[in-house]
Amino acid sequence: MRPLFHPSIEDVTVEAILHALSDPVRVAIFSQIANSQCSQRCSDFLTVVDRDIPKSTLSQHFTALRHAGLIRGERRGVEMQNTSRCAEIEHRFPGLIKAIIHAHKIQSRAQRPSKKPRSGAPSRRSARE
Amino acid sequence: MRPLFHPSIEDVTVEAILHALSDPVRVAIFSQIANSQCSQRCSDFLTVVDRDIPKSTLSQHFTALRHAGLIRGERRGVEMQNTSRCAEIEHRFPGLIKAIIHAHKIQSRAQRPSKKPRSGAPSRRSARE
DNA sequence: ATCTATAGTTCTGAACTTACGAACAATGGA
DNA sequence: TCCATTGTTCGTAAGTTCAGAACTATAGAT
Repeated sequence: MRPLFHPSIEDVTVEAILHALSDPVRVAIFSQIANSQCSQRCSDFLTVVDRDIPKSTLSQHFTALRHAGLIRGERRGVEMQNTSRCAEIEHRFPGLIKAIIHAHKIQSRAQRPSKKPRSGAPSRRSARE
Repeated sequence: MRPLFHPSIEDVTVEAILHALSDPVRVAIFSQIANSQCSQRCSDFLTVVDRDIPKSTLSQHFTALRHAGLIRGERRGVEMQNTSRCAEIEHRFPGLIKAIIHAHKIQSRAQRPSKKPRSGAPSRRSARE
């Protein structure tokens, strides 16, 4: 099995971080990993933001988060231990993660009762000019 | 000509903001608009981050920034006056824009002499696992 | 040792997004 | 009226994402 790729902290870019966190499923996953003290398995997120995520898709999301430098993954037997790289990122880009997670909390608090229309990169083509 | 669409501030989402700013051309445009006191024309950005952007592409970038709620555009005769919506966004998501722009400065300072490999949403498929 | 269940990954095609050239529309000035 | 300038739209090629099916790796049971 291929070893897991993790960028070294100097290779982590703001663009990659923002891109990774511009998806509602991925921010949800990341926030929970960042919040919890202990590491989390991938399959803990088969249901997230009120919908079921197919596991192949989940796997891609975790790869995206890893490649963006947001989380660290370690295989432990049959499962995966995911931990956040918040501390490193905070050192390189002070305040960034905190601001994003905070903004997210504000937003989900506000929209609690409504249903979300679709994804993070909203279909621009559908609602024109 | 179609009137310009601007989301009202409550409809602005973190996801859309992050997505819009996960592109190096768009952050560059947005930072400059946010920094300058006076409004900026689209065509002031035909060259940005050391490359020439075709104007059809530029137009799409401005549309993306507008739809994300990051800028406001107003047609003035043949040209467009673009201003940032920082104040409104700061009110809704305190600290978010500041942290992102700051992180960006840190990054471009560090990578000044090297050339950037590619775009914000990095070709994941090319550098695997 | 083999079988089985579980956790994640890879492959593949369809759907969606993005970039950019070419043609277009709107405005202001000669 | 004609022309230059600024920005938009359209069409197509390239790239990205999603999700089902098939697969791999490990742990535990028999």
